This record gives sequence, structure tokens and C-alpha cells, in this order.
Amino acid sequence: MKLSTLFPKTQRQAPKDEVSHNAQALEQAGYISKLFAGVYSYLPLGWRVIKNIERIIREEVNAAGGQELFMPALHPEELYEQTGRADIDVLFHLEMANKKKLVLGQSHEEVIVPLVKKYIQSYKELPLYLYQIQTKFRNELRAKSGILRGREFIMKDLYSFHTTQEDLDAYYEYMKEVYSRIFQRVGLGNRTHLTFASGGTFSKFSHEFQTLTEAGEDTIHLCESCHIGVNDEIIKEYNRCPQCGKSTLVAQKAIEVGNIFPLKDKFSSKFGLTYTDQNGDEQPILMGCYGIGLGRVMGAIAEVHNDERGLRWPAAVAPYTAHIVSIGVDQKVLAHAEKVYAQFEQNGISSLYDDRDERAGVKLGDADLMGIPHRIVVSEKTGTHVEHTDRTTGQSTVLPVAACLKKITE
RNA sequence: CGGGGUGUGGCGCAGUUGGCUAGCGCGCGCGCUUUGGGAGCGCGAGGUCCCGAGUUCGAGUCUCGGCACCCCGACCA
Repeated sequence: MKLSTLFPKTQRQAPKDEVSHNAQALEQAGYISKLFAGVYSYLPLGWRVIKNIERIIREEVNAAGGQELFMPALHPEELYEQTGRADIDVLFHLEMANKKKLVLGQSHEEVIVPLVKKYIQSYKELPLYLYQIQTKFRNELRAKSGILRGREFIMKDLYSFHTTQEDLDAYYEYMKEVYSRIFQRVGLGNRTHLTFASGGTFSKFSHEFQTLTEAGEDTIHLCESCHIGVNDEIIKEYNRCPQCGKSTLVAQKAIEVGNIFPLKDKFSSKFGLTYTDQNGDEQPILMGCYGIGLGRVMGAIAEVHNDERGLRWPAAVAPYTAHIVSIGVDQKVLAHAEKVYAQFEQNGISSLYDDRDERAGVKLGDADLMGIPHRIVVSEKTGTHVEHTDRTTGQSTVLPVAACLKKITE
């Protein structure tokens, strides 16, 4: 991709109506654009980051047996009356021309449970794991923190269906590992902690995955001994770690990037979702649900991986792998830069090539802002070589193009 | 939904006790110069001053009523 044609160009100054670091940096660097409070467009760079996060999640959830589908965002309100959720305050309400009442989906239990009921009858068809990556709508009283809390947001929601509590428990435990891998891969591993949260009336606990950052809206109590967190809501009940029993809990700010919930029969009982067991008896299907907010993950990464100059994307989610910058107007330099860009593309390294007729400060400043992991400078100084800078460590070396390619791909 | 703050070219801002063609920086267009950390000179384009109603000879400025955005709460993936 040539930077001269990339939409949009970066902003010289951070937007004044954003305070959270993630939104300031992401908007200034051209990753997102706010339409109104809590509602953002993902611009080409930002969309590539979302797609990378999505790919990682999809790979891991597919490996865990998940079958991807796609459900509507428009839901008949009557389904929510059946579950008693029709008047929860985050629901957006709307109406069809014939006055039928609808809501915008804030989650999909009300859709997927009737869907599964329609097709599943026997224990032979279970367990079943269905998921989607889709837009949710929540009428937040107050949207804030940039893309950390939107009114419209992309979410991966997985629903599991089981015949026995043991089977649900086993899959639930397995999903903890899957989630850990996902957060590891997107670059949040060393700051993201499994956290005990309230299970409401139907289970003792649910679990959240909380990424430690000062920008977080939640306070968790992290066990210094086993690194398990306890949600603020339930710390009063459990003044010691529910995992290891020690009382070494330390309060920290965190952002909830994922959660998993043992629903059991909460929704299946409302819709009569049952299966026939081996004895021909009707039994309730037990469920779990598992969510990850993609925009929130992106925002959390932006909060965690940055420096005073701009963003610093982990390689796995970066919009491009290399940011090639030509400096100067010398024809030989420009020809060399074009060639380097072509070589990177041929070697399968996605590259953003700054071919603009701009001064060095502008181009290098934009590279800092955008935060692509490998910066490749071509100038009169580098001659037939290139200067490679690792955005994460800040280390620079001048080396031949082939050596640079090798360094990046290994 | 309570408390506080802010709305003026694309972005960031100034605009005095109401006053005449509404300014500045950045960005944008054209020309010349410049070229390893956000250049210089010249010319130029770009505005429902958030919206509505009022007061006044005259409103960006005053009054009333809305709306939006940001911050702090309460609530929430």
C-alpha cells in the first residue's frame, strides 16, 4: 500500500473531544473516526487491525470446535419478553411499519436458543458450539473511553450446548485456555488475567478476562501469588483469592476484554430447549456463552502498546508488517525505495510504503504515530542498504535488503 | 439520569463593555526555493459563528429554549 493513496492522512493534532489515550492515538493516526458518542468508523488501517484480531479469534474458536454462523441484529421484542429482558435499559427499541416491536441485538441468546431448538432434538447431536462475529448494540447511558465502550461494537459471541453439567464444565474450563491463547496472540498476554466475577443467581461464578491498564473502567483485585483476579463486585464476599486462598490481593485498574459465563439452563428453560436422552426422556440442554469485544481488544492494545510518539502494534495485529520510508528527492534513492517495496511485497511482507513528497520529519513522525512494527528507511545515507528500526525496542541497524527481509521473517 | 465544562473554515484556537469586509496557526491549491525529525517566500480557495425564538438601528457577542460533545458520578461486554 502506498501511503500517498491511503485514506485518510494523519492529523497534526490529537482530536480535542477525546480524552482516552486509545481514542486520541487511533483517531490522530487515522485508524478510527468518531461519528457520535460511542460510535466509530473503522478506517482502512483500523479495519486491518480488526481483521487481524478477528482472524486470530476465528482460528482459535474454530480449533475449539466452533461453527461460525451469522445472526440478525434485528430481533423481535417478544423473544425478550419470554426471557424477561425486554425492559433492560441497554436495549435499543424500534418498530416496523406494521407496528411490530423490535430491538437491536445486544447479545444473541434470544435468537440462538430458538434457532437451536428448531433443529436439535437428540443427545446424538450434542455437544454443539456455535459462534458469530457480529455487531452488537447497547444503549449505554454514557459512552466513554473511546472504543473501549461503544454503543455499537463488534463482538465474537460463542454459545455452547451440552447434555450434562460435567460436559459444560469441561468445555468451560477448556475455553479459559482458548481465551488465554487468544489474548496471548493479540499481544495482551502478560497483562490479561482470568478474573472471578459474579455468576448471578444461577452459578457461583462467571469469569472475565481483564487487561491491566490505567485506562480501564473496572477495578480488579489481583492475587500476587497466583495472578488470578477478583472482580470488584465480589471482593467483599471473597476477601481472599478464590483460587489459591491467599489474601495477597492488590487493587488494579483493568479493562474487561472477554468474559465467559456458565448459563446452564437459564435461557434453555425459557424457550423449552431440550433434548431426548438415551432412555427417551426429555432433558434440558445446558449452555455456556463466551464473548470477546473486538474493538475493545483493539482499544486495550492501543492503551497498552504505545509510547510518547504514538502506537506500537504487536506484530500479529499490526495493519502492516513494514513501514517503508523514502527520504529525500534523489532519483536513485526513490528508485531504490520502489525496489525495496517490491521486494517486500514479493516476500509476502505486507508493507506501507511512504512514497509521498514530504520532508523527513513528516514521514518519520507519521511512522511513529502509526506504529507499524518494522520501520524501513531508504535514503542517501543508507545507499543500497536499508535502515531497519524495531518500533517495539527502538533499535536501529543499517543492513542489506536481503538481511533485513530475513530479520523480519524469522 | 445528577453535577461541571465546551460548541467559530477539514483540525486546533482567538474574537474586548454588542459595531462596520469574522481573524490566527496547521492543513488544502498554484508557483519558486528547500529536503534524515512535522521547512521558507508569494499568491489563492474555503464560514448556516451548534439550532430555534427573542431584545436591538445592529447579535459570534445579550436573553430564553433546545441539541450535541467532553469530564466526574450511578449503570454496563
